[in-house]
Amino acid sequence: MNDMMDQEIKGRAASKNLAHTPGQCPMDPLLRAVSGRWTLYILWLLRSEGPQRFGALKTQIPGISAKMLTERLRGLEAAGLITREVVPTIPPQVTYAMSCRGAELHRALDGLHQVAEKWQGEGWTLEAGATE
Amino acid sequence: MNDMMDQEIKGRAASKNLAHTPGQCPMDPLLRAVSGRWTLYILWLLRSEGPQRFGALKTQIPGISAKMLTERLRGLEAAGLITREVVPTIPPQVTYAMSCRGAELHRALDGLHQVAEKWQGEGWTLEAGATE
DNA sequence: TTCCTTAGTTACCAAAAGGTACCCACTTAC
DNA sequence: GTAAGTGGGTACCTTTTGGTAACTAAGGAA
Repeated sequence: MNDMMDQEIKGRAASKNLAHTPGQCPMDPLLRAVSGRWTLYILWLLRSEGPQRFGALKTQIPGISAKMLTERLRGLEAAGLITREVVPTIPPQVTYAMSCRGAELHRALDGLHQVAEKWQGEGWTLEAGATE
Repeated sequence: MNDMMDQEIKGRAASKNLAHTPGQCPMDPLLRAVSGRWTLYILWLLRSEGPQRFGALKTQIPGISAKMLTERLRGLEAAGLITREVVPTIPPQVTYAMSCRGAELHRALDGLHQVAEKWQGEGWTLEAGATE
């Protein structure tokens, strides 16, 4: 039965049923790429502010360390969601931007942002401990 | 100057500029609530499959342990994104569902899912190490 | 009588995440 | 002569995360 369903689902993928034979849900790799601690935040900055240099990102993400930022950026680059452009001047100059693939997340990011603004307006916050 | 901007921004929040005096970006609390390891996955299951019992969730999320699942569910509940309904029969029966607030994420989740399906169709995957 | 069920909780332990400090390169400014 | 500035890399050390195993409760089945 599962074999038959797999065939069927390929085309319509999860319109009502799961499209994931465990580990095959299309959401899995995407969420895996995006669920890191600051990852979505970085993507959102690049989406809303345009290409940014390393230092600018670090400034705009309050609590992050250089090590973390580097790590996340490397991860996003490896996932193909952002690009890294180096101008090898003497103080180096490295700019990050959404890649073409990353740009396909714009709608989803905007959707999140819209909700975020609404909830902020409603005074919604996490009392410490949620998901922490 | 920052004080004045704070006043201005409250109403229009990040239409083009950042609305985040560091730590005040509306995206921050939302992303914080949602960026845990399995969190978005759980939300997506509840969105696409409807209310689910603990055991059903555990089955559908391949590598997760009971401890992790409990922890994430508690976090989402604390954040007000899901509800927890207990029927205190002798083998207990606990059902989780999106809360009203959580339901506001539907559009964003659907957006992510749409992208996820597209990328799956294109054969996109993370070669190990990305964001890990 | 003993086991199985569900949805956890707790204690214990290993592994990973993440912070801090220190290093580099080269040019300019003091 | 030396400090600053950019975008990191590396080592060291602590904190957090997450897995595993054992325990719980009330009743029904074997």
